[in-house]
Amino acid sequence: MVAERVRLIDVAREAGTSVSTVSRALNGSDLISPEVVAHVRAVAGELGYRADKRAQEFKLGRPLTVGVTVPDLTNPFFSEVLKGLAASARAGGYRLLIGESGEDPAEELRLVEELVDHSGALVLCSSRLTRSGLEKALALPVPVVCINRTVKNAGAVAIDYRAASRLLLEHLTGLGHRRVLYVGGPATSWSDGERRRTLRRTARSLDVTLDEMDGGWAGNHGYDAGPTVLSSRATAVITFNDLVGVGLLSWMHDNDVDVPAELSVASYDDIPIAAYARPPLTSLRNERARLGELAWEQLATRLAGNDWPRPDLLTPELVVRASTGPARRRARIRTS
Amino acid sequence: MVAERVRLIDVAREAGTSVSTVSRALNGSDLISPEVVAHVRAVAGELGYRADKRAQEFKLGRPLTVGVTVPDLTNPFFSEVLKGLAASARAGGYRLLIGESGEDPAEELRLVEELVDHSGALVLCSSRLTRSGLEKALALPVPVVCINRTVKNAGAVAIDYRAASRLLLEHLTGLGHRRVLYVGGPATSWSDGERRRTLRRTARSLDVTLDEMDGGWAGNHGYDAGPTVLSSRATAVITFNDLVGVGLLSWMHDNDVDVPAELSVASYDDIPIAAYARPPLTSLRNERARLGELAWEQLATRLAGNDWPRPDLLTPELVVRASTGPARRRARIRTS
DNA sequence: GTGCAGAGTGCAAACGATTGCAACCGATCG
DNA sequence: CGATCGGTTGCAATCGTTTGCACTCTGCAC
Repeated sequence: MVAERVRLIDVAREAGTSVSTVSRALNGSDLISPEVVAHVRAVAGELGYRADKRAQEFKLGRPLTVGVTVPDLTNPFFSEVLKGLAASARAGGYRLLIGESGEDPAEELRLVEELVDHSGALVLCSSRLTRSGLEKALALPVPVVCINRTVKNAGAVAIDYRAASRLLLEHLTGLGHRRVLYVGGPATSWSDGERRRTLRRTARSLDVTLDEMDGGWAGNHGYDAGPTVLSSRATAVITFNDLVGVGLLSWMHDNDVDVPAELSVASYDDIPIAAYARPPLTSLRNERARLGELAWEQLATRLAGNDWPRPDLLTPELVVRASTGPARRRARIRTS
Repeated sequence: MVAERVRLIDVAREAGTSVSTVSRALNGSDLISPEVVAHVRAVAGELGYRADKRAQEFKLGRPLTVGVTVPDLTNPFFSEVLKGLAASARAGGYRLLIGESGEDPAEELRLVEELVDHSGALVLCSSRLTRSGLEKALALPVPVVCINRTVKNAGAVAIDYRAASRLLLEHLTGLGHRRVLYVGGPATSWSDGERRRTLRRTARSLDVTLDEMDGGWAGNHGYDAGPTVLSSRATAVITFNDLVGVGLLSWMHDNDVDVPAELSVASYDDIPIAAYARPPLTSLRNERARLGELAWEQLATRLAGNDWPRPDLLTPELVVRASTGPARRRARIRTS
């Protein structure tokens, strides 16, 4: 079934004209007679001509492809960012070359180096790159946008974690919680750092005691954190993301801990599954697809030859569900 | 920060040799002296030369890119297929150009036509194309592999739904269920058709009454199906996929229906969240990443000039969790 | 009838890399 | 000492497309 490619020259021969004429006819140049255009178009259609985009991009010198890296394709947060980015880029005539780093900084750097050879621009989504790796990436001869990682001399789109953390903590203090535990994410994650930083700062200003522990990004990290969480003195827990949150809820369920009566759980991201957890998880909704769209807008501005726009900050919205409730009055009696 | 590209000729000039020599040195040809290779490599490194892959692919004439379509990037099933595919393709020196059709056959066709111009091969993941659309795609001048949709004259990798449906139904009949309701997926989905077909056939052989209703692919579709499911006479439900299953469980929880005492729920796919639903969802585990890998293997065989290998069929494995249990003895008393 | 404008067309040179072929080198052999 | 040979290197063609420029041709004005 694999047919031979039809080239411009084949169309020209068949139409009895030159390649330049065919090219112009197909690309809609104005200095060419309408009849010829019609004829060439007809012949091209008949022969099933499709321009060799590789030759085209090569000749034109400007790649119509955007390279994107994400830490983990299976994380709904990233999928949705990609969704928004893909749609916008496509509307702008660009395509997406997607690479997954597997949460590994070294692998991400390799990926970046490879993608850049094929792309006219890069989008690093929640980059796990080290400081020096990031500098290397920014020194590449293409524009780079970072999603969820602010950086100089590049495009930047991020979630406003300062506002996010404030929303979460104010909600919890409003319910009477004075001691909160944060179950962290991957150490290489910039956004985990931001969550911690802003939580600490806000906790101080709200007179809340903030404990922290290390965690991860997936359901099992939350499940495994169960015992430690239960033995802590906190009455409320904030998890790095919903996957971790749902995993934690699941452990609590298996161990007969009543959420939210005994412990409140809240999280970042509000992925669809958060609403279907039992109890449904209180979480911070962010417009992830919008994040991708904004990244594209920044890139488009830059590709048009302008300077980088100011970083975009997206303010999340707290979705209160049944996993958070009033703080229990007395210290927990049960032991793990 | 956007530097000027260094070309082969720049390296040649700097190294005091010709472009051919540089090319050969960099590509490891054997008819060139080791000292020159070392020197050229050094100069290239110094200048920060990176080959223009567009020019390279153009010249070599064989695209090193695989175009992939998926109905929905945010569905974990597809993300994991992509993960496996991306890893294998990358190992084989190929990159992935990914497009999302949004579950829309017309959009998928547009996507395919666009991707093919940039790719040397196509992978259609759970294609929603119409019969004629699919024929159009297969007529394109590149090899095509279909994941989860069998087709002639193309590569094919799919899940063995016959075995899958049998595992599910045998599990349920083993628990005493004689009447089962299937909550279906998108009408455009080939795999929904397969699930229905094999369920019907197996139900007949096991003497089980199978009811069917239309559903969808996401959590809300399952949640919305709640009332209809409850009012049916079935003692067990099989849902199109886990997202639908989790949504349904969630409705049951909200409406105080005890799963599995009053109703058993089982599903296809076993995405990670299935284990964290309450009750954890009985589901059919399939090696999704393997699906992607096998698709690549088929493609690699074909790209190497051989015929298409036989279609690969992946047999799933039933993971029994707490959402399925013995059928209740008496008819349901409660009304919706 | 010659000149000239302007529209329409074709020729040929790019883009950056790879690669067949010819040219060159010093050394070895007859 | 010249021919030959193996090992290196450079020249130039090539991939499919776009596009600047030169050219042809028609029609109109003088």
